[in-house]
Amino acid sequence: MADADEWPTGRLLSTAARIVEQAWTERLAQLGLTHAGLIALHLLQEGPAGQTDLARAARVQLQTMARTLERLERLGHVTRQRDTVDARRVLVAATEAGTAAFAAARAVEADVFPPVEDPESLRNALLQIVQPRVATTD
Amino acid sequence: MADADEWPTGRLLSTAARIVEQAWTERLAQLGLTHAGLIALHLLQEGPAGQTDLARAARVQLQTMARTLERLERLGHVTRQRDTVDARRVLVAATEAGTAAFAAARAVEADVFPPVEDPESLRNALLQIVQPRVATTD
DNA sequence: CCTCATCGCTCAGCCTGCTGAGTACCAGGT
DNA sequence: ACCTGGTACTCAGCAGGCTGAGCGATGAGG
Repeated sequence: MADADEWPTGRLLSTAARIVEQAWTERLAQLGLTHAGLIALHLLQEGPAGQTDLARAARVQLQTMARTLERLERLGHVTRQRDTVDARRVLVAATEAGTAAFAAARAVEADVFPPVEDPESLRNALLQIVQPRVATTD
Repeated sequence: MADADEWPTGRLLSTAARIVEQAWTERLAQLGLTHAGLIALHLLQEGPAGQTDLARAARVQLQTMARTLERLERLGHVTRQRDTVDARRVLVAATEAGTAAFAAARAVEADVFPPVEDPESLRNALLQIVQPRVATTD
């Protein structure tokens, strides 16, 4: 039972995710980034956005995204300012430093993910888990 | 880019893991258990063990496992007591309540994992990510 | 028998998820 | 003009990952 191949698939999935995330974390730390911050920065490459939009796109709660953005702001990777036309919104934009950090991270993206036999079918299976949520969340 | 099928595989993996974990969390909360606690309880079905052993079997850090066990103890699912022959070790054992809770959780295990086309090939891919770690960690 | 490296564990602290509760703002209906 | 509902966000708090530092117990070597 202590052997991984006896584990239920859900546990296997979480563990695999942690392992991959961990590998990323080590690389990103050197760039002053985190796993979560990278996603936000990625989304911001298409232009400024509100926190709620970013949270929805990243599939996390608004509160989680807000905290991540707060960190990114503290580190100078993004700016956050109240929207002038709708004072409820906070407009988030990547700074030059943020964009540069993202580009650097992007460059090492490929060699972090461990090799698997059939990457396409793995992606496919994962999409079957993730996709349904998109429909019900919208 | 906001669409999941554009995402890098690593991000897909983390997101899928979170979704599945979340589904579990909802069910487990009703049994007074958590995702992490369930794993510990599972491992303890084979008898009492030290915290380091449990951590290694669950592929988490000792500190993480210790905190999880502390919670389980607080809730009455396990007991923790100093080993009499090696006073460094803490022997952890499942209580009756813990074993009962585990059995209840086990029963709903199957219907939580979302359906995918080819579960076996997904397991296989995940094992390719998880397994290498076992060899290098031992 | 004593010393010292190693082992098992605790404490402190950070980041990412989540929930629940509360605040400020916008917009629509009366 | 005024509620009223919904939207965007903040604050507080919990659980689970991780790292780094420190401490007592063990056990092997001199």
